[in-house]
Amino acid sequence: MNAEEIRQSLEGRGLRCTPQRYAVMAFLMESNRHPTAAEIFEGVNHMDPRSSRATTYNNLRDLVQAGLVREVAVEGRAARFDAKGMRHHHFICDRCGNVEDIEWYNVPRPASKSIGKRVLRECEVIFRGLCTKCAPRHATR
Amino acid sequence: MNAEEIRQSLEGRGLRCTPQRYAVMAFLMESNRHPTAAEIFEGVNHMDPRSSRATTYNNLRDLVQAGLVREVAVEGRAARFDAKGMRHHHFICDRCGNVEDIEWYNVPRPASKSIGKRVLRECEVIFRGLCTKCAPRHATR
DNA sequence: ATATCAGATTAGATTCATTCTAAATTATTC
DNA sequence: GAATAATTTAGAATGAATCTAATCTGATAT
Repeated sequence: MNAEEIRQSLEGRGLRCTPQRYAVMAFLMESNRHPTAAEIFEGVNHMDPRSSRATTYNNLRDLVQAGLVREVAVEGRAARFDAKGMRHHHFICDRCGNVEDIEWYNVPRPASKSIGKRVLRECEVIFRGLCTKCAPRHATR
Repeated sequence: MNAEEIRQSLEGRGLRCTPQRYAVMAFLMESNRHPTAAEIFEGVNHMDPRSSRATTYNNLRDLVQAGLVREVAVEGRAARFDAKGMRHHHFICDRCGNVEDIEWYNVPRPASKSIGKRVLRECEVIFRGLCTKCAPRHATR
């Protein structure tokens, strides 16, 4: 997604494409990691020192509500964010807490009796274990 | 798990079975919901008004480290907790944010090339959609 | 080009969630 | 009962996120 696509996706959802909002979106789209709001603010503020922490939070909230960004479900104090591009699962390292993308694949749905009358929209898998940095060299699998 | 089992599981992990710690553990074990630390503190403090918020937080941290309690991966500001009993998946409602247990079933592991050299310990599924309270009466499935 | 309006930004204050601190208490062991 | 170490306490402190009122800025109309 390039600059024009970002603009179109923002305006298509009734959001103005301000430099600050664009910067948040661009930061997330080129980030493979799942940054916290503070990390996003630091990255955005590095390029434009006048930009405000509250603006970054406001923009994140608006982008999540607009469906362009998602908050990643992870444990820990700070929320983490992800631009909604290709769907993917997540891998969370038990040791260092790092969150990585894992290629999407459809998981089988659970038995109907488990789901009951709920309306299922998505099944996301959270994998846990040790990431490549934290795994021992000769891992048994 | 009854009182004696709680005591044994605490002491088996080098933790004293204090009334406050027992109360946190018991609260989580009889709670089907996934309470926040504040909700746990309120419940525990209701029964023993002298108990301290810091104690509840300290005990939650110790219980998580001891492997008796787990922090549930959800979005939002406050962490949520779950006693580790039977393994289960979670369902998060898009509308009300409620977190419910879904019976465990093993999901197929992803392709080896997706996982690479990571060491996989667990695959938890997060289901999202509308819970039974929020779903329309005649839901299409 | 100017005026108007509504969305957005700003900077610091405020709130919420969680952790820290030092003193006191309590459970365990001898 | 004494000693020791774990734990609790109550409030302070910190980190994360939100609020506020004033100001700025982009879009639109003229």
